[in-house]
Amino acid sequence: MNTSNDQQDIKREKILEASYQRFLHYGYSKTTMNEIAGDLSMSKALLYYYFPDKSELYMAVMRKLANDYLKQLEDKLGHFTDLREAFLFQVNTHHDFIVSNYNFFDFFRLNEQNLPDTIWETVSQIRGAEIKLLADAIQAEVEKNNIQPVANPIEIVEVFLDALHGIKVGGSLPHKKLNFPHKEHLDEIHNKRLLLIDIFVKGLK
Amino acid sequence: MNTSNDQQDIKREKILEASYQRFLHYGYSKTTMNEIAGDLSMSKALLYYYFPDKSELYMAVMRKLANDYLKQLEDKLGHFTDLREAFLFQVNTHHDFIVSNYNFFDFFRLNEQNLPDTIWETVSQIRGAEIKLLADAIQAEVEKNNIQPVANPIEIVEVFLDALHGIKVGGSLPHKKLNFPHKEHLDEIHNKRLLLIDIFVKGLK
DNA sequence: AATTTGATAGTTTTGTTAAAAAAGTCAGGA
DNA sequence: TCCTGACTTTTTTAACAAAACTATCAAATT
Repeated sequence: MNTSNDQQDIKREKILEASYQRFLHYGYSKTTMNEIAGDLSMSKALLYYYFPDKSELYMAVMRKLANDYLKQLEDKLGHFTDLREAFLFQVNTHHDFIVSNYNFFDFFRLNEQNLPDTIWETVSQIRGAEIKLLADAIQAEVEKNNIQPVANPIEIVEVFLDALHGIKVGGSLPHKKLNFPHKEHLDEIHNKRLLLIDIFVKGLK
Repeated sequence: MNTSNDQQDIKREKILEASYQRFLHYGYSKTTMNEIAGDLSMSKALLYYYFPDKSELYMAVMRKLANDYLKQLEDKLGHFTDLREAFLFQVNTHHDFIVSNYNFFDFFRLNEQNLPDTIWETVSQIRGAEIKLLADAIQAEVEKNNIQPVANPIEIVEVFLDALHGIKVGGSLPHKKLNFPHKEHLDEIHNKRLLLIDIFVKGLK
């Protein structure tokens, strides 16, 4: 209907795409608004016409990525044949999500406290979707009498997700830098998580 | 035999005790050698007569604490009636260890990279003892045919310990500061870990 | 000879300031 | 309504001096 809005949305998308590339390669703090504007051959002021500030721009990109991830989870919700399949799907999808956007999240390594508080809404949203997916799967198995009844599926899933995040590399020689994992370690961590799934799912039977 | 050495050891112990109190209350970086010397009514130079530098002094205190903890684990090694008891003992003992020395470890929160590398030897030693305790318990249960055989008990224990460390607070509202837990959260975390034990041990049956 | 200290040297942390870089604003043009 | 150049404000960086602290050592004490 509103051509003007369509045009706006297209340009907004272009900005998001260019910003994503910059953030993915250089991270938040090493990306300047001038560079993004330069990539698009537009003035920096125009960026501020479409987005209130740098943080909100970053957040908008982040929300787009999150929505893709959320969609993957929602599409599968309730379509699992057993518990193990559900847990495997969650862990694999999450792994792919992190691997393909690894550098985009590099601000997590530093103490970048200057990011907007609204980022935690998105993080919560993602965690909520993950919890829902797995808690539903547990509930379904309980109703099918495949596993014994549990008092609080959500509590169990929260412990499981926390446990997943605890999996690190370097068993015998703990690393000094205990910040989030290096890219080359992601596969090793992924494999350990698969082992955790084996035991955990069996423990719910 | 050597009275001189006995006297040295006594004084060394006194220094360790005074240092422990300071480190426990104020942490590594907020404790000065002058203050420790003042507490003992001795000159700062004398501290350097007994310990080569501040890092080594801190490490000596740390080793003393670690030895107490290791002793608790070793005393119980191989004296468990079932797997659950072993895992519970490990988690409870660890919890008590952290709670009673909480402020001593506060340098972990900051990026205190200026601590001696030898600290990681002690950390490794502790982790090694934890792994041994639990892996032995698993092995014993396997031999008693209480649980099914496992290919690699150590690998399983490592995943378990990592999972334990991943347990955090604030399921719905993730905290900005994702550093190590606040003192008031330790009990909540402890309870979640007990839940993890329930499921994990059952998964090994 | 072993133990202890005051004085002092060397290093790290902290605070200050100026310059540079980047974020963010705005009056006005198309 | 969309867009820009010029401008203001805020943040980062670098340089440097002052303060605090670590570490050393010759000399004194036991």
